[in-house]
Amino acid sequence: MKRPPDSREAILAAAVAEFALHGFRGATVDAIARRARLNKAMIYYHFDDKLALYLEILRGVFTAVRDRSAAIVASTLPPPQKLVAFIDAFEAEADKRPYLPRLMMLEIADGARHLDPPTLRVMLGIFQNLRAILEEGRAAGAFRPVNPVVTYFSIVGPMMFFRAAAPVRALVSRLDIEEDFGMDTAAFSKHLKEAALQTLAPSVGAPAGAARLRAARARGKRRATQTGDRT
Amino acid sequence: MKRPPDSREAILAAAVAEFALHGFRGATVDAIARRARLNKAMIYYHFDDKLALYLEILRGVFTAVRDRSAAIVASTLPPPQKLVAFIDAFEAEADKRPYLPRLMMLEIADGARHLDPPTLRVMLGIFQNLRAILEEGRAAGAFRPVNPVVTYFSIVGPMMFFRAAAPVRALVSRLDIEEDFGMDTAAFSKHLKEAALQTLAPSVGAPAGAARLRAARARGKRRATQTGDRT
DNA sequence: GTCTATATCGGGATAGAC
DNA sequence: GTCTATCCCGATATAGAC
Repeated sequence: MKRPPDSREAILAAAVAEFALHGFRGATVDAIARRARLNKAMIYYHFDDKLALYLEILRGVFTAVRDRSAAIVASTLPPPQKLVAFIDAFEAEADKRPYLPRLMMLEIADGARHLDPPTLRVMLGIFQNLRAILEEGRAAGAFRPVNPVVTYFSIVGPMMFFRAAAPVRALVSRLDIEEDFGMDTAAFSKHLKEAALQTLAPSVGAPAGAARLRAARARGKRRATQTGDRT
Repeated sequence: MKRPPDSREAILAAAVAEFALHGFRGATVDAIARRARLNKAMIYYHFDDKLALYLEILRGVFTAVRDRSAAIVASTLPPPQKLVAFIDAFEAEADKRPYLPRLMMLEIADGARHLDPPTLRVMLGIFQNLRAILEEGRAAGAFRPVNPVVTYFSIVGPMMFFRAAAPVRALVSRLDIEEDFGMDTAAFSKHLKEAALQTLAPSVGAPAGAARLRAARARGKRRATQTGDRT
């Protein structure tokens, strides 16, 4: 029941590493074969071509996130917990596979050029799960009404950016020893959840963001606009 | 004083377009030459190689953002206005050059492989300008103390992600006509500023995010953990 | 400064033996 | 299923005429 990993799985594992390191274009079939300790021809024996291999990997990654978030939606947790669990689940998958943030950003920045409809649907599913949480929370009075697309990007954007930028943070640290980018993901995660909950809080009592923004604008009018605000 | 754009500028303009569309690897020197209505050899006449051309463009882009944010730091606006102006300036540059978000994400996801130290320093400068605003605000009691790295990614992440993902949003919309991703950038920008100000607000009175998170956790403990929280 | 033609090579994909 | 050898195209970069 537990046969050792056959060549197909060896290829998948090697491909994951290479794609994560270099993106779809940057990764070479030769390098994947070398890493898998096989030869190129074996890759074409198991997969139609490079793109098919890539898609199989991407679909697997995002399917994991979608399924976990679907379980959270289906659970009986109260909405704020669901939101926290959603973030936890996404982050756990990203930390389990450090290539996830890079791949996601590369694909997004590439206009999803390589993504086929099934894979796109999986990604859409992740968003829909978040939206379900937001709607349930709104119906229960736990969240104020928000645009789910905005909320999705406000959560996923920092999550992916922070992780994918790890190498850059290291580079910059080496550049200027004074800078301290020794941020751990735990602190980042904590902030992300706090910020999300705070933004979603129904505006009772305290000045909400909108009010603060209005206040800021009013104060600003009394000042000169010497900062090149030419929008 | 205003001679018509010479071949060098034509190349730069064409290169910007091609790099934005395809990234560093994906863009070809042939395509750049074609778009500039010149031939390949001219590119190598003006620039050492493809990488030098790319770097010149990237440095220009980020320099614009850094200089505008530096002017904001130096202004006499109160800190909350400075923060709003910082976001406005970054967004204005990104909207003026739609390739900025894609290029930034591609480079980040690529581990800043092509970035030389001078360019990295420019990017670091943008961060330092934001940090200066946060520190001034904290000193003035307008902001609570926060980790500047976290704040930077929480602002820049969504900003870049949302814009870079525009083609993907369009693809998904076509996939499922029910979905409405017709978000305009203005609404997104408004949300981003509100969220940032809200997160930075000194915790007086109303339940801050941290308190809400603690409350959420406490409530969660009384529930079953049936959602795969294996972190 | 601007062009055409070409050297050169890396990398995706396949043929065909075992 | 696994291998070696090879085809072949696309892309960077250069040579050299005008």
